[in-house]
Amino acid sequence: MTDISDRYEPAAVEARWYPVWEARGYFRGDASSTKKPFSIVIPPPNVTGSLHMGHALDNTLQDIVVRMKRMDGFNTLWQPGTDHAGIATQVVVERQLAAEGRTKDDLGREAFLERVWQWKEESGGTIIRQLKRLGASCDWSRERFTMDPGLSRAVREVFVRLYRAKLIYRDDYIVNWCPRCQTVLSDLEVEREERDAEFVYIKYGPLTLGTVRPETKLGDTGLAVHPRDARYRKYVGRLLEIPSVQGTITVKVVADAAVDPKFGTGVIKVTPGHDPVDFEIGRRHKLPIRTVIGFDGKMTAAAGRYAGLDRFECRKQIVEDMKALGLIERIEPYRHAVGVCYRCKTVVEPLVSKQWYVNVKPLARKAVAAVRTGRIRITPRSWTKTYYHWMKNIRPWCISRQLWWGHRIPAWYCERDGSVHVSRTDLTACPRCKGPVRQDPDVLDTWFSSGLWPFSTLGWPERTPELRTFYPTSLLVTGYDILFFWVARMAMLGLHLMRAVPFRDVYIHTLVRDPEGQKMSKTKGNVVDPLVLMDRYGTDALRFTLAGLAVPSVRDVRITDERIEASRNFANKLWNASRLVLSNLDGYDAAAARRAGPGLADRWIEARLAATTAAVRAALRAYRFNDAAATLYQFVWSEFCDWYLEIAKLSLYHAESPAQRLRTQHTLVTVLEATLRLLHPFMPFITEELWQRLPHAGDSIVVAPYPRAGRRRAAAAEREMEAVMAVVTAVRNIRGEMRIAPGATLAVTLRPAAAERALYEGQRALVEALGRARLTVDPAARRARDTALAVAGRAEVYVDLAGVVDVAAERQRLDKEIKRAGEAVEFLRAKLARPEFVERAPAEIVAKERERLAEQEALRAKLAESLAWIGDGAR
RNA sequence: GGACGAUUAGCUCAGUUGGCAGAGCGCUGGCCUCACAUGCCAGAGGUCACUGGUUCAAGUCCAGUAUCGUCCA
Repeated sequence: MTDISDRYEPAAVEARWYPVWEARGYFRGDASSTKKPFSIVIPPPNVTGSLHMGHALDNTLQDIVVRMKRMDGFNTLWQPGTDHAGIATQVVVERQLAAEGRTKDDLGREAFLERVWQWKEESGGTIIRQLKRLGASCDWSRERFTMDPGLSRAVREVFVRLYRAKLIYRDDYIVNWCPRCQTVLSDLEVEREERDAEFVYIKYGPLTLGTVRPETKLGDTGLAVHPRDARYRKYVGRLLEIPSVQGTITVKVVADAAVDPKFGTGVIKVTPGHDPVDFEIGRRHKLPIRTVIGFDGKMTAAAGRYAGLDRFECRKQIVEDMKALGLIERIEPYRHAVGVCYRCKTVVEPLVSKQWYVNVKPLARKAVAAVRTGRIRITPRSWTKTYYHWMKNIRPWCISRQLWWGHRIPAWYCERDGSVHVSRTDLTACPRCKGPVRQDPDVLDTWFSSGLWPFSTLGWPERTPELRTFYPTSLLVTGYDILFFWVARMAMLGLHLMRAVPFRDVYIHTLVRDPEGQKMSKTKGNVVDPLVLMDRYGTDALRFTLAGLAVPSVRDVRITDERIEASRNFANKLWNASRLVLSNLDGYDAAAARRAGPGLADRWIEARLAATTAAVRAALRAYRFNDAAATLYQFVWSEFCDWYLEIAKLSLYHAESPAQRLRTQHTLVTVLEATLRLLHPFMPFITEELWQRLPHAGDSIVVAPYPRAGRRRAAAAEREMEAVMAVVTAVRNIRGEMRIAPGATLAVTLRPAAAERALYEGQRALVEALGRARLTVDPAARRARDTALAVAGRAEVYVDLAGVVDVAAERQRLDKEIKRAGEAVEFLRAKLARPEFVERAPAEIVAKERERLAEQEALRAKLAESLAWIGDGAR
C-alpha cells in the first residue's frame, strides 16, 4: 500500500475519528437497555479551567476502563460535566474587573453574576473540547453543569432535607477567613505553608510566654497552662493584672489539657477570637471573645490606637512598643506552617462569625461502614486507612461562602420577627408573620453541589430511568488529592440521600509531577501542558505513557519527554507493522486461509496473543494499568514485530505453497486485528484507523468485542518455538560477539536431542533466514575444527568459523561463557548440598533446581571441551 | 508530634501469593536487511539504602536505623 506514510502522523487521524464516533452515538448510555450497566461519573473539572496533566491522567484512565467495558458489551455511561468552582471562578472575574478599574460591588450582585455567566459561556467549552481531544468517550448528550436548573434543584432539596433532619444548622463559630477573597473557607480549603517567623517571648505579669502572633495580644482574655504542670499550678483560677501596651489588662488563668507543657514556656495566651484552639479553650472556660482583627484583615476599633492598622503592620508595631516598655524577654527565629487560602495563598485569619454547617459525624459513620463492609472498595487498599482516619476525626463542615457565584443558601430571615425559614421555593414573605423577608446573601460551598454529582447528574430528586439504571455507579477514578473533597463527601451524601453507595469501586491514582519531581504549578512555571504533548507526540502516545505510569501506589509519577517519545515510537511501530501486513494482503481469502493448517510460528503467536489477552484483562481488573500497557508493548514489539513478522516475511515472499502464504496472511490479519482491539482502550485513534483498513467485522473498533483468551493453551507450540528461537539467537550471538559481517552466510551444524530432530528439520528455513545461515541438522554430528560452539536448550550449535574470525576472540567468548556457567553450577551445588533445602523445600522446586544444575554442568563441560579444542587449534 | 509512602542498573521506574533480579531511556559494538533509523542485531551494566530476625530459601515477610517525600495536627 503506497498510500500509507512510513511514519504515523497522528493529527489527521485524531481529527477524523472523534466526530464520527460521537455522531454515531457510540458513547451514549441507554437508560432503557437491559444490558448490564457500567457507569462512571467524571470528577467535574472547573468549568472555566483548562486541561492539565492531572486531568489528562484521570480521564485517560477512566476512558480506558469505559472503552474496555463498552467493548465487553456493557451498557456504558460515562457521565460528563463541569463544576462552577465558586471561589476560583469568582476570583478570575474579579481580576478581570480589576483590570478595568472596577470592583464587583461597583456592578452589584445581579450585574456581576451576569458577567460571570458571560465568562462561563465564553470559556466553558474549552475543557470539554480538550477532553474530546484526549479521546474521552463521555456521553456528551448528557453533559451537566453544577448550576444547571436540575442540579440546582437537587442542591436546594438536599439543603432542605438536611436542615429538617437537623443535620444542617447555623452557628457562631471560629472559621477560616480569607481577607482577600472575603469569604469563609472550609478546613479542607486551607493549605499549610512553611514560613519563617519570629517567636516572641513576652513578659506577662509574673509569667513569660511565647507567641508568633503578638498582635493578637490585644484580644487576649485568658492564659492557659496544662493542668498537671506543677510550675504554674498556683496561678490557676487567678485573675492577673498584666501591664501591657495599652495600660493594664486583666486575664484569667485556666488549666486546659490542650496546652503542651513542653512547648515554649508551657504557658499560652488565650485569644478566643483569633485562634481555633483558643476558641475551644475559651468555650470550655467561658472566657469572653474579643475581636481585634476585622474581616478586612485590619485591626478593629477594639484594638484601640492600633485600629485600622494591617494585622502584619500591627505585629511589627506592637513588638516595637513592647520592646520600649521592656515587655519583650527575647525573640527567636521560628519556622512554622501557616494556613493560607487554597486559591489565593493569603494567610487565613481565624475569626468568629455566624455560618452554616453540616453535622457530618453521623453521615461519616455510615460512610466508614460502607467501606468496612466492602460495599465501597478502595484501590489501592492503603488509602482506606487514610479515609477512616479522616472520617473519624471529621469536624462540622462549614458550607456557607461569602461569594456571589454559586448556589444561594435557601434560607430567608424575617425582618419583622427575626425568624429563619429554609424553603424549597423562594419566599417573598415570612410564613409566620407575613413580614418582609431577606434571603441569606451567601452561597454554598462548591463541594456541596459536587458531592451530589453521582445522583444529581442522573436526574435526582426525580426518580428517573437513568437513576434506576446507572446508580450506584460502578467506579470513581480520582487523584488522592481530592479523596476528602470528593470521595468522602459523595460517600456521605450518597449514602444518606440515596440509601445506597454512590460507587462500588474507587480507584485512587497518583499525581503527575514535572521531570524533577516537583509539583506542577503556574507560579513555578513548570507546568507541562498535555495539549502541547498531544500536538508534539500524538494523543495516543500521551495516553499510553500515562497508562504506563499509572502504578497503583501512593507514589507520585514524573512525566518526561523520553517516556512519551518511547510511546510515540511504539505507535509508529504499530503503524509500520500494520503497513507490512496491509501491503501483503493481495490474494487474501479468509475462508480459504482457514482451511490451511497453521504452522508452528502461527500457533506460537496465537498462543502468545492468548497469554497477552489474559494478562491484559487480569491487569485491568486489578486497575494495574501499567502492567497492561507493558504487556501490550512487549507483545507487539518483542514478539509480534521482532519475531512473527520476520518469520511471516519468509512465507509472504518465498512461500513454499499458496496455502502457506494464505495461512500466514490469515494469522497476520487475525492477530493484528485482535491486538488492535486489545490496544484500543489505550490508543483509540491509531487503532481505529488501522482497524478500518484491515479486514474486519463491524462498523467501528469502538464497539467491536474486547478480545477474550481461549481456554486452551498451546503450551507445546510455545515451547517448541522458543527452542527454535534459541537457536537463532545463539547463531546471532556468535555473529555479534565475534564481529562477523552481518551479511555473511554462516555454515551452521545443529546437533539436536533425538526427539527434537523433526522440529528443527521442519523449521530449517526459519533458522536459516533469521540466522543468515546454511543449516545442517544431524543428531550424530561431531564438532569440526574451527567452529564456535553454542548451546541452545538441548541442542548444540556449531558455527563454522573457517576464515571468518580470529581464534582469540572465540576463546575470549568461551571463557566468559564458562565462567558464567561455573558460577551457576557452584551456586546450585551449594544449594542442593544443604539437607534442609532438599528435605523442606517442595519437591518440584528441588527437582527444578536439580535439572538446572544438570543443564549448567553439561553446558560448562561442552564449553570447556570446546575451549580446549580451540586452544589446540591455536597452538 | 501522628499517619502513610519511597530507597532496585548511569537516569526514570516495574517486580501481585517468598523459589533463576526486569523494562524504557542512556551506554558499547555492528548494521540504511525490499514495515519502521521514531529502525534492526548483539552486548555491557545490580552488595535490591543499612542492621538484625523469621525461613530450606528474603528485593519480597517482621523489627529497628538512616535519608527523602506527602498528608494530618
